[in-house]
Amino acid sequence: MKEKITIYDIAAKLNISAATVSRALNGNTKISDTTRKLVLEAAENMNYEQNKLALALKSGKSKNVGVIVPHIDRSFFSGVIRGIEEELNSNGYRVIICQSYDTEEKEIESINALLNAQVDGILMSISNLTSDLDYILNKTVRKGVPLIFFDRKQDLKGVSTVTINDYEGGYQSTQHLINEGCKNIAHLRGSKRLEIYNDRCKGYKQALLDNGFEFKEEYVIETKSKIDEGAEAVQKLFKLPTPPDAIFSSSDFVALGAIKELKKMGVKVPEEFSVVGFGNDPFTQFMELSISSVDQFPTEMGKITAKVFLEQINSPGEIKIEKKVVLTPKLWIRKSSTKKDV
Amino acid sequence: MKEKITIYDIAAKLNISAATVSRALNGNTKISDTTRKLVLEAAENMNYEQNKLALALKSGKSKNVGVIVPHIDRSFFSGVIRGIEEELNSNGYRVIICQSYDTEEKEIESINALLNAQVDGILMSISNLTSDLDYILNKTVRKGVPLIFFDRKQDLKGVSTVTINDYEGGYQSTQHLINEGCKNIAHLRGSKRLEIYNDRCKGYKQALLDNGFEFKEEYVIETKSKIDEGAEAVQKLFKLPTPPDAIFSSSDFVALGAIKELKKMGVKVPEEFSVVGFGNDPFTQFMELSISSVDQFPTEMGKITAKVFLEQINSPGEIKIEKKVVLTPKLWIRKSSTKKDV
DNA sequence: TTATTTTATGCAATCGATAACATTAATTTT
DNA sequence: AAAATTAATGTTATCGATTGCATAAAATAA
Repeated sequence: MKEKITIYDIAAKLNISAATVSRALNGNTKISDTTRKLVLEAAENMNYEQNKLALALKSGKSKNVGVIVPHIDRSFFSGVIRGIEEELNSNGYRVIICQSYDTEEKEIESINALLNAQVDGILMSISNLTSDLDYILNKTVRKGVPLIFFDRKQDLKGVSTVTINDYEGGYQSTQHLINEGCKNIAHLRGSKRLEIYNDRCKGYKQALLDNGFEFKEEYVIETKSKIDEGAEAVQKLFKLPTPPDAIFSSSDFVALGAIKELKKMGVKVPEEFSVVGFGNDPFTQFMELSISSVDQFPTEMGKITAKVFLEQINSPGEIKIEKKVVLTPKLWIRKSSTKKDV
Repeated sequence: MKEKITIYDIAAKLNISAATVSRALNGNTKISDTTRKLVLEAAENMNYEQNKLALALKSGKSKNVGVIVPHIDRSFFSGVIRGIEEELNSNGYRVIICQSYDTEEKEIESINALLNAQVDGILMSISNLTSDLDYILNKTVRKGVPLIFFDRKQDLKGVSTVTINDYEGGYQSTQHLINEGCKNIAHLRGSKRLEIYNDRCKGYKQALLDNGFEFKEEYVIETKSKIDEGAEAVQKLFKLPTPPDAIFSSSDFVALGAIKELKKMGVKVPEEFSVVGFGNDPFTQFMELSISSVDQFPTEMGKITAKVFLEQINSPGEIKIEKKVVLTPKLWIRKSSTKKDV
């Protein structure tokens, strides 16, 4: 009742060799129709199921792909994973999940574990504390294991990346706020160690400059994407000689915290103050005061990341040129930044 | 540069047998300190890394666990997965994710794929279309692969389950609404095929009866946990001769849809109408009109599910008695159901 | 000093599937 | 009908690690 059927069992039953069974099951042409039928029938009857582990060991391909994200229970990342899973599953790959908790230690631990498990590739969003990328490279790309970054990338030789155009997202958001008539736009940014936040900030700055606005250092505050920090940032901003009248936040959560604080302070959003977030987290549209936000299309990003991986793994030859896919973000304009009715 | 180091490479270098290398690496006692040191040193120098695939094939344990959820990008499920991952990772297991999309077809496909991949166990929340549970049982438990249901369970011989007390959640929510002075409480429930929704409904009914209220069939509407259905349900309810003055919803999304519709209709929440949701989705607390909701503690549920699995897999002997863990839910009382200020 | 036990190591099989090579049987060519 | 192909199947090694059994060497007992 418990024993598992192998090709040897089938071979024994039919008095043929395991090799023949294997050939029959794999549609090899060098086999007679008679035996093929016999084998297929026996396999069916005996409930044979291929042991992928044995296949993996033999072929050197586990058909498993590792995915590392800071936290899986963040809507953006779970959306990406959804996309990855959808795309890879239909291509015969399984997805192994690891969380880095935004620490380099866990990240390296995960990479090692995944490599030991012989994954065929690693798709990841780096933690904002990652410093030793060379270590990761040595373990993966240089040993022939495809590595692909999504969203939180870093430009490395041999590493393909899939991101959205964060610069564009920052630019658009800021331009939108300017169009709405805002005069003093602050920016709540994320860690300086991550490209995505640097790019969003650059977009913000350029939009200001292109419109003849001044870029003020004191209007840019670094946060860790927590709600509370949005509130704190607002406090800080309102202590300035000229408080801003708008915020472009690199995080929806921070935007939310800011809005709550503004409300508490009696500042009316969007009449007196406009806010735009980033990420298009589901909650942004649920609020009565819905929050404008930049959509990063997580599921699409996941699918494309998976596709880039598949392309890479299926490309013959050794010379793999890294691919840099940049998706276009979309700003959803909602109530939090619209003085006139939408 | 690309070749992977095996114990044979180490053995060759040291002029000893692979068996000895294996013993040295595994801390076997039957080995001299000299050779052990030599091996460990060589392994270090040569950057040896164990191939878990080979180990898995040999031992019959892949150290991989499959997790099947309807959708990974739903906050409840991603929370559970987070908990599972945390608990299992620190025990040397990897987590393979599959989505059933709430279809039986995908569910069965996933189970087969996971079993082929030789996972050591399967943790799942069944889809609301699952009918052929016997098929699943035959593939797993009866062949010795532990199967554990979390949240969306079904009582089966040999299958452990981890759930919250849905009855209690339904009872508490309804009692709370009664305490708030609501007289006609409707219930927006989920699929009748899932125990969780039946239990929540039972709790709702019992609370009504215990308080001398009448249970009315027409006050119970089945939904699929979509926002729109909350709005539709409200429409229906207000066409009744006696429209309700409160809703206990089995889903936060449906509750949200209901609240939005009520607002559109000019019904004041919570003054004239109270709403309680289920799931404690993050957005419920972000809303200006925060939504009361029942917390299912997803991460804890995930951790406990993982623990139950570990217990089971580590328990010696064949007789595995199924374990039924029931967590206690917590009703977070927020604005949507509080007439007096909180 | 010889017999016995202990310690350290090697040999070979195993997990399940695949594939290069070898071999037999069947078919075609001349 | 003999020679040359071709088709179908078997043999065996392999992927990398573990382990029961055998064996040689060293240590202890008699």
